[in-house]
Amino acid sequence: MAQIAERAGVALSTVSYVLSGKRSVSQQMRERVLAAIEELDYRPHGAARALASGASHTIALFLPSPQWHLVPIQQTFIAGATQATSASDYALLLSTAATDPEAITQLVAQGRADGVILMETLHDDPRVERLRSAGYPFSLIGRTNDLTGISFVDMDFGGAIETSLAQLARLGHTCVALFNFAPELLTAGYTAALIARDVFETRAPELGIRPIHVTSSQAPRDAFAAASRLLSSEPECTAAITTGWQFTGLLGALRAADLRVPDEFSVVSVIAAEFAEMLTPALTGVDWPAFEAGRLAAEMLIDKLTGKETAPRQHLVAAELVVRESTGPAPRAKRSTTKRQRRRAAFLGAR
Amino acid sequence: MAQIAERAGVALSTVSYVLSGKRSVSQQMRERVLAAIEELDYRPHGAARALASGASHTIALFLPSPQWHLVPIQQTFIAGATQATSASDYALLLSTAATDPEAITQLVAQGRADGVILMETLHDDPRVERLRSAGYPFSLIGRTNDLTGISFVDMDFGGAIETSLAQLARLGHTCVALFNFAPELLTAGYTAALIARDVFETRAPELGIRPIHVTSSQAPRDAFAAASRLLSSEPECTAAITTGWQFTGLLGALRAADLRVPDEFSVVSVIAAEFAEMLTPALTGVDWPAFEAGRLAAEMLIDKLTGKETAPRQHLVAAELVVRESTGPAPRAKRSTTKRQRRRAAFLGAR
DNA sequence: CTGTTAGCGCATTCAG
DNA sequence: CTGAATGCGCTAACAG
Repeated sequence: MAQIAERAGVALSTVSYVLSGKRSVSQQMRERVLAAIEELDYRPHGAARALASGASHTIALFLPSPQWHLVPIQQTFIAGATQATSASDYALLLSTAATDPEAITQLVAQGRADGVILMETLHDDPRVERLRSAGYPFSLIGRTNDLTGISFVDMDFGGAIETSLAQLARLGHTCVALFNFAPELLTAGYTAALIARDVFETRAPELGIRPIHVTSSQAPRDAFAAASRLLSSEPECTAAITTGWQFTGLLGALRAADLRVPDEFSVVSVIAAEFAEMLTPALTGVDWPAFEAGRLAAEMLIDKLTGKETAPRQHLVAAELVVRESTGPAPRAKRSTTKRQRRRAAFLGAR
Repeated sequence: MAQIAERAGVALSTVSYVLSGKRSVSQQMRERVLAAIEELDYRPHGAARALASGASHTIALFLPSPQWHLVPIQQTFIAGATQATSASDYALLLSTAATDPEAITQLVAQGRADGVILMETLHDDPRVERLRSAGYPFSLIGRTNDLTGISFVDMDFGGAIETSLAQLARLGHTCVALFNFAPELLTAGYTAALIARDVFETRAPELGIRPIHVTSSQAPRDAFAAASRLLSSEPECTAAITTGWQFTGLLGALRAADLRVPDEFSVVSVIAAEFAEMLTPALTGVDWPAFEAGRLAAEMLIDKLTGKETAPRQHLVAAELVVRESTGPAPRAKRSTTKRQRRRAAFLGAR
């Protein structure tokens, strides 16, 4: 920077002000400075800038669980967040260790990041408490108990369940299962899982549907086992909603039980649009605009950091039910228990 | 830091050396310093450290194409890289703008990152040239023309194609199509695509197989169109290998043409294990350990940065052919052209 | 093994 | 509107 100043024949500070624009500089000087910058191929040093200004121009995103790579939808958040940060000339720092509030605040305390994006939020989330009490800026992909003063973006999970239930009711189903997230997540108080359960259990009866609440991880193995149990113990159940990738295991179990989709059993799933596209056969389900959500969460945080935020922004992303050809909910077909199916059920039950 | 030096009754530098371990410190002093750090809840400032030491302790990963979020396999790299960086107490910076060599070197020039991981490498990659000539440390997920002195991790794409071909030959197929990456990628010189084509076209004849090289993006729409064209113009073709997610469109086209998998048509696909698991029905294919690859690429780069590297490490990840139940290659069934199928073919050809 | 000191590259205050 | 001076918090010589 000193070299530039010398070459342009101005003071060091003038170069700084040309770069930051925090003070008006005469046209002549500015041009001379910019020319010198060009000629010497000068690049301001990030760390020095961060040290002097006290801001790292970086936001951090914490990946959820250790096995998070099994949950593709969340990866799409990252894509969205990356786009937003790059567009705003911010940097995006990725980190693991999501559950430890200490590790999270430390990043900001160390000056490595100016703010944080959290995902997989809990109803009572210690990380949120910690960030709030430390006064560190953050935004959420998800919701918590107390949302006062918090900027978040979340999918309208309740609405998605309602829409799905309504669709299934319209088709004549009278007993529907919800494949909710893993039991550990419910126990931990994962907000999305709680909302799904509540809406499911209160809304279903109003639609004349008997609700069966099932919890299962998104791993095909788990969902397969849970689905097998359900199919043998609840022959009345003719449809299911899954909160995520549990449908893979479910579809496997349905095949094993000789139940055809959608003729004999309807499946609706909540999933990111990008992945829904990839599936064969196409799946009827609720599209979760994960990329958008990631983008929004990052933008909200950056707005807060740059002081562009007036009030907390709270985005509830509406989910859209997309009925696709192959596995869409079908006109209700009472599950006929053929000999073959009964044998199958007995086999499953005996294991 | 001055405060804890004072509180511990030692010099400022001693605190620094306790923290960095770059000089041996007596047990007594160390304990006093650590105690003071604990009591005052002190955290070293990242930017200051970076400025003084000249190293940001950060590595950057560039996301590929703008629509990269459509290619889930690459997202798994990120998960792996994140784990490795977090484990080594490094930070992972995510950024877009992968094709611009200028933007990439700039990050290092600005001191925001100490090194770079590139993916989607080209046969002649300007980014690699730039990084090499600038002397910036980097590692690749993928390969380039000239690999001297370069650390990379890549899947053995050639081996994967060979294995797949051998399997199909064993089943009796005599005409196989390769759904390679999009034509633009081949034109650009995307290494993986070039290797796939070369191995496919040289190896197939040796196995008594007529090779048909098809290029298609991984988008279901594109692959569907390409597959439809293939099915109507090449009735002898009874199997296909896809380099990625083209199988979704392909399976759709097969269904539309009334060809059952695997009885009438065999499909083998190269895909990350995590996603293969998610599919219903399960797909026979080559598992690409993307998480491992991302982890390795990050580790190699960090080793290089910390001087732990003696010679460039070059990892060719072996691909494993996993034959899964539902869509595995089937005993060869000559494609019988029933009336229905011919009608279908005519319909497709006429569009 | 420990203490002293001079910067790292920039932002910013203050005097002109 | 401009320029000189100070310090952000830490590392790494150098000197004991």
